[in-house]
Amino acid sequence: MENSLSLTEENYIKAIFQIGTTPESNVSTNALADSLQTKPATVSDMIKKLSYKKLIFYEKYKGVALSESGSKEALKIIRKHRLWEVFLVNHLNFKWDQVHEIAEQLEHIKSSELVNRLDDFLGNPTIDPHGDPIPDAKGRVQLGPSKLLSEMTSHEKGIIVGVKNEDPLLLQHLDKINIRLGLQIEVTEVNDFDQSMQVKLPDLGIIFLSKKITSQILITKNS
Amino acid sequence: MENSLSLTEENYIKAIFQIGTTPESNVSTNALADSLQTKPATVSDMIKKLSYKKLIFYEKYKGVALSESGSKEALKIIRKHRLWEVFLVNHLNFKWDQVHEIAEQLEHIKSSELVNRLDDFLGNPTIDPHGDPIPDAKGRVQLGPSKLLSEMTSHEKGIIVGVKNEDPLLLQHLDKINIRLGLQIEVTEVNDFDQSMQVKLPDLGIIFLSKKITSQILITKNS
DNA sequence: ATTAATTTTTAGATTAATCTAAAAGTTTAG
DNA sequence: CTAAACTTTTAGATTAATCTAAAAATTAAT
Repeated sequence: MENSLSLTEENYIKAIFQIGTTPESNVSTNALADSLQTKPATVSDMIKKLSYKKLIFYEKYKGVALSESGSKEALKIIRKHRLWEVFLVNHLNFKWDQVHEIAEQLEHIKSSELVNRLDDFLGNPTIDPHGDPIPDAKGRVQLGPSKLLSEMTSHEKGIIVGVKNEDPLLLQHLDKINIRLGLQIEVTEVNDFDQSMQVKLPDLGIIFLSKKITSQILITKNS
Repeated sequence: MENSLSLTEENYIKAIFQIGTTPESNVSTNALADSLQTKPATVSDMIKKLSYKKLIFYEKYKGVALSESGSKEALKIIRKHRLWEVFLVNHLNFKWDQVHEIAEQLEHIKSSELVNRLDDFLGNPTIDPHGDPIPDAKGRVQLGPSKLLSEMTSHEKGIIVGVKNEDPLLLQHLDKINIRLGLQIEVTEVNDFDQSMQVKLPDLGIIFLSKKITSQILITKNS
């Protein structure tokens, strides 16, 4: 029962999970190669290996999807990644734009005892510093319904609940313009030409946001 | 300046540091193979690589010793190992016999920012849960003078300040007989034949300890 | 529906870390 | 001081993860 995945295997499983499969389309070799900064030939080889280990479903030229056990592994890794991010921000005073890279390493530490104790130590948080939901010990995720700010129309209101992307440059920019999770936001104007927006934030008044930014910000769906 | 060591290289550097060199004798290929649970031929190869990178001094058939930069690397790894052990014991409620293996993984996480913030979070501890000194950010270690319990003679007193070895079985045994760091100890009798001892501990009265155990326990040298 | 473009796979090498077996060097014991 | 014992190194393979180049399959375009 030498069950444990290599670091590389874990990264493939996570990437497949994050690119995401839909009933219609599996994850393609090229998409994986892009995401993992490697070459399609390399991906092709690794796919065979993961398929042999029954972590993914695979048919030649048809792309891949995670199996039950593959999903379980992915959720375990994501759980660790997000819990460590909470630790780094809440207890070591890192900023939300500084934690992704470190969590990329910490997510591979193997010890379920450690993860579960860390979870308790942190107070069993349900979201990470970017608003992403943290799977529980059994791999269950509870994600509140959300939509992109870019999908909202004039006069709609909501609360900022997450950021789609952990790019430090995006996060630093949001810091600079004082956008953070939990803020109430109201769309005051949408420009048809470039989909840029004007939005109202408490205290900060009205600010201008490009489509590039509004398409990264998640807002509560209800209300 | 691709400076960063591989996991394997780090493990070699740490093992060389821990086996320890004296002016008279370097660390031998076989000793390293033993310590790293690998074969002498493998060690021989890796030695060439580390030597090429100027992390160790090496002459064929003469064993190795760490260079200045090698020692620095070793101390960085040991600092991380011991700080994480403090975290695991003090904040996640692990026992001292459960943390070594997890710290063996955590010690390889690369981010000096992380280590230094962890150090501050922990209150800049100077010893780990086994009494081993924690190097500071500059690699300086302050170790109080100590000796082995097995080197003491009848009627000598001292305070238990450390355990030489992190073997869980040893540590669990010490737990069972209520021996822990900080206790005052007095040697009441030494048996010449097998070097076993009787010692007096506060509250616990007099207990019997085999040489195998007394040779793993560190006692203050002064007083 | 062919052809062109794109995607994916295969074939064949490469690198790091490892191994076994054998050769070479060093130490130790009579 | 030689010969046996031990240690260390070399030689040659192996495995995992990667690459480039080329072949095969699929998809898209005229």
